[in-house]
Amino acid sequence: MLLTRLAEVSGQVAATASRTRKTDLLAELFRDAEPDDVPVVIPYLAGRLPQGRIGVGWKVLGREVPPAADPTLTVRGVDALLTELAGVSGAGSQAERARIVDELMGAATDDEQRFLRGLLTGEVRQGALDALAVEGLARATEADPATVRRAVMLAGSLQTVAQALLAEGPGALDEFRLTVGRPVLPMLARSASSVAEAVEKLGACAVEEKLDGIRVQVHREGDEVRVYTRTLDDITDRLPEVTSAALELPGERFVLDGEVISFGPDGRPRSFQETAGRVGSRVDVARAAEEVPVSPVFFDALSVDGRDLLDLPFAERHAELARLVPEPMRVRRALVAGPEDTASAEEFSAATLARGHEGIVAKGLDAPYSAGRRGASWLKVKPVHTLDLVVLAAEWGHGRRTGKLSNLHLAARTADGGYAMLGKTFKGMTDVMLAWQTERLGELAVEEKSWGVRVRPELVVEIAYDGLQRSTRYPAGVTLRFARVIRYREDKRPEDADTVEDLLAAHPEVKA
DNA sequence: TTCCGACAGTGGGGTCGCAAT
DNA sequence: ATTGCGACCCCACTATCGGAA
Repeated sequence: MLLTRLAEVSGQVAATASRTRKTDLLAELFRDAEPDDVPVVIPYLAGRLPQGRIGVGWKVLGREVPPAADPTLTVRGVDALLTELAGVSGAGSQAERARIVDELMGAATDDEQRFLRGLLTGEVRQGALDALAVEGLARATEADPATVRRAVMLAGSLQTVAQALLAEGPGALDEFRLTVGRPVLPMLARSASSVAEAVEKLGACAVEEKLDGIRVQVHREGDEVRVYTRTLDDITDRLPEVTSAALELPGERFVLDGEVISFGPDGRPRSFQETAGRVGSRVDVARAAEEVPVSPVFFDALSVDGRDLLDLPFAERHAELARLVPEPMRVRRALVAGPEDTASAEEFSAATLARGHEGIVAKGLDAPYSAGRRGASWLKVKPVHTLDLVVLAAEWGHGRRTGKLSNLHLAARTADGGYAMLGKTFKGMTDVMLAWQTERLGELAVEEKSWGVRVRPELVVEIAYDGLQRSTRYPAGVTLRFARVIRYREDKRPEDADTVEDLLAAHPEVKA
């Protein structure tokens, strides 16, 4: 199959807002693909590379290369070149990568270049990723969409399922069962604004502590242990403590879901930054493990002794977990009878926060493990803080925000009467707010830049955030975590905005 | 007819590791 | 030694489509 066909379909998919139309277009393309094209076409149309990320970003792709006049590139040819690209490393590799990219781009037409750039930067933006590719695949092969979706979640990979499905037909889907050693997409939680709301929605539930670390799925088969992240990357080699912990458990075969976190000498959880830094260390793992040891803390069991537990109610899965995993290696929890018992849930939440954790997750006792879904049966609740901050600048948006001032530079007042930038946010804005702030900030502009505008520090905006973290980027030495706009405060003057001093006083645990 | 679940899009900060400077 | 870049952790929120109620 020619690459131009992919680029064309991708353009058509991007041009329509209708999901059924997108699905139809994808299905048609999948039907036309030759069997050997499939392992490439499927991920390309889902906006991904079969090789994963390959060390090519906007810097290399930004170079201008004259496009070819006629489309000659094939899908498989491109894939072969990218496989070569992914294998390049060592001194001079950047130049070599750039050479290969230029060769590829030089052979591509204008449309193909656009498509390839999107693909390589992971910004396909055609309004169809994995989920719609699954729908299209189901349509193309006349398989049941729900069964295909489930197979993808259990395989942890759309490609694998697509290949089997196109080669063998819908019968192949039965092969995709939970298997020890093959990671499954993890179940995710939705947000709730309060403990009361979560308990109200769920009724009888378990309220568990939410640890601020790295999500892990741990597989053990005899002496073999594998540890996977939320995106199913294998990080076993970086976490020897997790392997030892899994080997000490009284079971030979299991799959557990949990969080990896580091506790300090005082027994309190270390900051997310410290835990994440440790988990990210690959070179001298032994030293990293000595300085920042981590512990696995589990909250669910997906498989025990070869029994698939996914479809069991959470209460039963947890009973299996409790049989296998001793107390300190399990998340703390409280059982709540229902809304009439909200006070005890709130009490548990307060105690969890006092121990230095992030918040709680309330979980329905009847719910199965919905791999890969952000189901309504897991509700997380974290404390939210707010500040009144001053807008110093705004950046031009991209995509659907093109032409609108989007990303705000936020600052608090300093003791000397100036402003200290604390971070940026583009979150929480409605289309109406985007239009309004583009207009208003335009009036306040004192300097036009290619990236946006600097403005007179007059506009006050109310910001919600999850907490403070240390920063080397910003002058106060701290930055806001997950800042988002609540509303503009035109009733406030910049001198009414919060100060850096107040902010630091409100978060004594963070040292600037 | 209205409601709501699922998706995609729009980017945020930090850290690590590698290659280039 | 320092800097720039890419990958990958954590993540909130809005708009929209289309099936469910």
